[in-house]
Amino acid sequence: MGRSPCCSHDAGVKKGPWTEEEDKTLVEHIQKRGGNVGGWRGLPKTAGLNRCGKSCRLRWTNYLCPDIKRGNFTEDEERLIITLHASLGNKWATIATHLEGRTDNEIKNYWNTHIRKKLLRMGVDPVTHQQLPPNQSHHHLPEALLWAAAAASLGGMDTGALMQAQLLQQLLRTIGSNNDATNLVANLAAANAVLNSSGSMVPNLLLQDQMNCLQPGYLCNTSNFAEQHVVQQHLTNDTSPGTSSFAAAEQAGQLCNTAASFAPHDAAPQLPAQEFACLLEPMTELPDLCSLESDSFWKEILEDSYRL
DNA sequence: AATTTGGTCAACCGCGTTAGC
DNA sequence: GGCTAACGCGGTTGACCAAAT
Repeated sequence: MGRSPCCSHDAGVKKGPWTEEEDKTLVEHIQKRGGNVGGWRGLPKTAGLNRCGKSCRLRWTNYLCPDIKRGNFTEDEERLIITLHASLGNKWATIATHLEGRTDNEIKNYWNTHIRKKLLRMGVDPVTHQQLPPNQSHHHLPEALLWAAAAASLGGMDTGALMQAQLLQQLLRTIGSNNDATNLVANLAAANAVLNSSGSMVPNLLLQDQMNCLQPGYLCNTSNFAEQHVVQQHLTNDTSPGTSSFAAAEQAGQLCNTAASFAPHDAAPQLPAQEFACLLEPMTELPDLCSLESDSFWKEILEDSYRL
């Protein structure tokens, strides 16, 4: 014979929201045992709770556990979630292990209610992290604008950096079995091979004087999640040879806000697509990814991924 | 002021995995 | 090794609240 039946099959076990009294009983019981739960199945009986063990575990791990950090997600946490989701998918429990004090349930909820919608607004598929085809994009904006908006929202990266990130994600998936951070350069070289074989090209961002011809007022929109300090960080720490300067990040941010102001639901007048076409520079080749190895931002992302 | 709509998040459900027998 | 229940995870639901109409 196997184990005895699960308590959840018991009739009369209470369901629904927990009362303060129940919370107190559960916390006191677990604390009395020095945080050692033992088995969840037997806990309700010994603690004197008319609840399923499963319900007790959920209440403790998602709400009552003292290690849980409450409050809004920070910009850094949001970026980390996006980065981890790009390589792990909906592995919320695994993602949660990389965010101290956050539960899988909390991250999952935050993803579904905030991040997912933001990505969709920017025309980025929240499942694949790839740009949506124009007919599936919410805004039908020119490709370069969508890239720039997504890039700005991912923390002030420019368009080229975002494309590199996505290619990097693909690379990390393929080298997932190779858990060795010392091969960083070798794997970046492999990424170069991928880039070269795919003939990847990125559009240049707009020049500053070209930006000036756009309408004023787009800087006030804060719907994107590129916090100013992240951009400032680029200004002070920008040693990344693979990305352009702070000016480019700022332009990307401006583009993001511009994109928002041209959203169909917005009252702002829409510019015809050809107005944007004249603003785009000819395509340029991606830089050598090996050069990114010296950049702390990229190095961190790579090494984090190796640790997963 | 009443009703509708949309957002948030705690909690439940069901399934795959793990582990006891 | 096969069966079975416990556990853990991801998907989904529904209560609650605030904003919009």
